[in-house]
Amino acid sequence: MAGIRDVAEAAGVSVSTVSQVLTRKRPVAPATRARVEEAIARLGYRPHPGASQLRGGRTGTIALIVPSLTNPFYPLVGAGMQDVLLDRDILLTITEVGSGHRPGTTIHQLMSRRVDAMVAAPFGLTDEDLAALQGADIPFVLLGSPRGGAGDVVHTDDVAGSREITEHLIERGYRRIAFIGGDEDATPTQERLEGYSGALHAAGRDAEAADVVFADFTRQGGHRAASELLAREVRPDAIVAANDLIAIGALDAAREHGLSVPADLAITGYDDIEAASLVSPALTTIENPAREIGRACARLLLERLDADVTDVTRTVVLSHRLIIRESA
Amino acid sequence: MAGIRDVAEAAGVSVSTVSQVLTRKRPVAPATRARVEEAIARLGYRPHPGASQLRGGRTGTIALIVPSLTNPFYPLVGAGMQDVLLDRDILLTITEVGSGHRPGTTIHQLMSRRVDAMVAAPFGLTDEDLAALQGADIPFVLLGSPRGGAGDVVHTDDVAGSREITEHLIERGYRRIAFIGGDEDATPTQERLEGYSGALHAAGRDAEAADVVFADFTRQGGHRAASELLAREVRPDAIVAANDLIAIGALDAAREHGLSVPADLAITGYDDIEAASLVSPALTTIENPAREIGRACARLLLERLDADVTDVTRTVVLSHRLIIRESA
DNA sequence: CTGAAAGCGCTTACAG
DNA sequence: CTGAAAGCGCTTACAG
Repeated sequence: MAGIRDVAEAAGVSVSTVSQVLTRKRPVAPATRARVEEAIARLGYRPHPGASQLRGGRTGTIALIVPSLTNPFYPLVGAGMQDVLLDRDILLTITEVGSGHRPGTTIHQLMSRRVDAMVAAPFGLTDEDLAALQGADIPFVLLGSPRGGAGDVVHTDDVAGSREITEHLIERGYRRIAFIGGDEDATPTQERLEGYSGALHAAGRDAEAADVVFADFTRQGGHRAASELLAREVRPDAIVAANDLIAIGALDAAREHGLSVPADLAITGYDDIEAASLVSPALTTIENPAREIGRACARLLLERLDADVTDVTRTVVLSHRLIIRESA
Repeated sequence: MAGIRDVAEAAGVSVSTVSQVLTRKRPVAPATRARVEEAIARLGYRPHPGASQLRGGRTGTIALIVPSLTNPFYPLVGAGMQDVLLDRDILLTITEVGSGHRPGTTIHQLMSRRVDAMVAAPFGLTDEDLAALQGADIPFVLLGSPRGGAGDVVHTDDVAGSREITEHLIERGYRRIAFIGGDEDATPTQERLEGYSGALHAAGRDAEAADVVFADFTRQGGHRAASELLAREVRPDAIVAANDLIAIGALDAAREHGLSVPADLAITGYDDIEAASLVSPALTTIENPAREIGRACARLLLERLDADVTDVTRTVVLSHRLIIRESA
């Protein structure tokens, strides 16, 4: 494997000059540059990432930290990031940090030395984790609502989205509208709950505490929570689920209870993952543009890495959209 | 940020000794080890991955290279790997290498220096890419059929799976059974095609060339290919799709043509991704145990990293299973 | 515009 | 069982 020294020798220049050609951190005479580039190509030279990193250079890697690989929303965000990273010879790394996996801090300390920049979904991370991430002093995008502090943010307006879908239910005449959240302390749960409560409140009815239950953001969680709701003496005629996976689980439960959707029970989702249009009845949901979110994150990061932006913190809010299908 | 020198000082030992405690490559007196470990904990020391890597150590990272992040099969494989990697403080990195993205060789040269081991789906990679991967001289698992050479392999018997599902169609009395492949040169396409042809042949009828078409492994690809098939003068009464995504696209096409599934047209998938049970009618398909595949890959890799295995090449074949639902 | 030299934080012979 | 020293392959002052 050719090293920088081999290249320098082949091009008849010093090691420093080769490095300058690579990092573009100071001017190099065009003729010299050409000779070096030729040598690099001829020898198939590739910088050793560990060495550059050690000496203070970059790793050429950007990380995406997600709470789940099984929720297709997150891989799609990754695909969006790839869309913009591909031209730049930057590697995207996706890591799952499930709640209760390994101590968050550990992984973030690791990450902070292996990557040039990262985007993380805050959900599942503790405040300390977040502080560590932000303290890592590398470009950083938060995927989701701003939560205490620094860093760029890309998100959609979950409160508004949830309000809209709840209003849709109210307009359709549903009387007793329940809410199934994901993990209770997760920001998406909180915000979507807020939108739901807000819509009810604006319609002159208040959310009954009993009508709000929490699960986790999975199909199984939704199934469990919906089953509980449907087993009650007086049961809801509509369910606002905090994401599509939960809604699909609720659909499972409705089927088991012999309920027809949306006649006996309306169910709405959130995110519009591909499965939302595949289930029967197809889900009425809020489109959460995962791929676009990924693209926006990557662009923000690149701008920081290119030092086009320095101090200002940017918040990008992408639009959501109510998608009315069959389930409500 | 504390370095190894700080730890050595705090524990009153030499830098080498701290390193030995960390790498466990030579014995350390229990008392010394305890002092060092205490110092590490107290200072919150974490080895700098770049430095270890440079000096010949490991990066503590394992890579999973997949052709697509939007096909949920691959993220699930990643989740399976996480299942076994979590206890070991090893980072999993998932990278998408779409066909026609960047030159495969580039990414593999990169990967080969950033990770301790990797598993790659061969599909989308050229022979040179594979050779580079295998030449990288790090533990390596191929996700899918053995293809020219070295390295451990984890796969399912796609030929058999495809044969079984085609036989199922034959038994149900379908007369003209077409096949929609993914990318034509991809191994899964070839093997599933082989199973399909084999089943027809065994039943005394041979696959007509016209009944075999190729798309890519996406819903859109399946939709396009199925539309073509269904627009013909004499059209198939059954379609064997090379994966679930293609089958779902075929379902879309059938709906557009006003065809009832499975009465007018049977459709089968492959993989049993979650969406397979969500579509209507639910897909008859072959279960391809993605999560288990991921687990097996990770175990194989760890055994090599732990030097429990050295020379022998292992091939793990996981069982598949015909799942009969509504679509065929 | 270019080069010689120091040093990033580790691991690993080498010596005891 | 432990330590002193060399060196992995780069980048970056420093000097010209």
